[in-house]
Amino acid sequence: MMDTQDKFCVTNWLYKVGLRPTQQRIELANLLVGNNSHQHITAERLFEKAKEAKISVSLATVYNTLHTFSEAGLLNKVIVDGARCYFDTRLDNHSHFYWEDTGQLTDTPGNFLEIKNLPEPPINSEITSVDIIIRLKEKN
Amino acid sequence: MMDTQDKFCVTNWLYKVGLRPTQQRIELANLLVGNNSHQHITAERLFEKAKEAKISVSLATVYNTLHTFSEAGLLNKVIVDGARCYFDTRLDNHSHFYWEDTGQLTDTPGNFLEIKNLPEPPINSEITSVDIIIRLKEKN
DNA sequence: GTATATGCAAACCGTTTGCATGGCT
DNA sequence: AGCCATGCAAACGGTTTGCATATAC
Repeated sequence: MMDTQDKFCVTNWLYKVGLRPTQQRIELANLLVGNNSHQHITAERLFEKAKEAKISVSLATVYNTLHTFSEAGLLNKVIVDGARCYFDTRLDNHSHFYWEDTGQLTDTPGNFLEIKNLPEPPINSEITSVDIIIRLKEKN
Repeated sequence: MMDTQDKFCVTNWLYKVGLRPTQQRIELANLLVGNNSHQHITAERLFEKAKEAKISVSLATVYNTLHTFSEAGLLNKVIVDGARCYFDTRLDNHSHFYWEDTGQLTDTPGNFLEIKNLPEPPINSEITSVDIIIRLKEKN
């Protein structure tokens, strides 16, 4: 029953942006936003979680789905590391801590960081995003 | 003669951080900082430039050298794109424009961008850098 | 002489792609 | 019925690695 509610919820979440609510999308969406908490996840990690949850989905579809979702504006892509690529379920503008030792990405606490004197975009260009990454390392 | 001066200069630049001034390092260093102007360059691009300049160096050494230089504090590594990795010859804290259409990385004009209310680093961690990337796309 | 840098080619790894199959409307 | 999503496996591309050779001190 809770399950049905969840599925209904993400189905709408998909419909709103014109995406077909296929089985894989619904189940991945539930893993991503089903519990109403925010997360920063990589494709590989989501694939693992899907396997743990006995969801039948291929790695290619996980990649496809994450990109489709982020192009549709349901997720934000965050690039902090040359290797991996993170997807953020929080959509508002906010900055991140990147833990270089563990590879974890978290939101910065509070939301009061602000930028003064943001430069104007050069002519014939527009700003798509302003990404702020605060890189952390363990203090010894 | 100008050439000798340049080589002497980068030799010192290397010595100061305890790096052996080998032929490849000297020549790559000249390509990087020899002309006193700042640049944002990828390993592949530097390798191309080296070939153009008839410098005998392997791609592996270009990668090695760029990492060695950045670990020694002679260059800054900038991550903006999941694929490539950029190295910045400017060492002070500054923000970047990233042109998504062309893959170019440039400094933002002026230097008056400032951050208010930077969050405190969590306990047992310290900030290694605060990276600000302003992503741009062409306006149609 | 010894430690370190270099070159080469092969391995690596996250990601993407092509194409045949399956599912949604 | 038709379009779109999925799965598989192979390709991709920037980067890294292992090891033999060459170079700096």
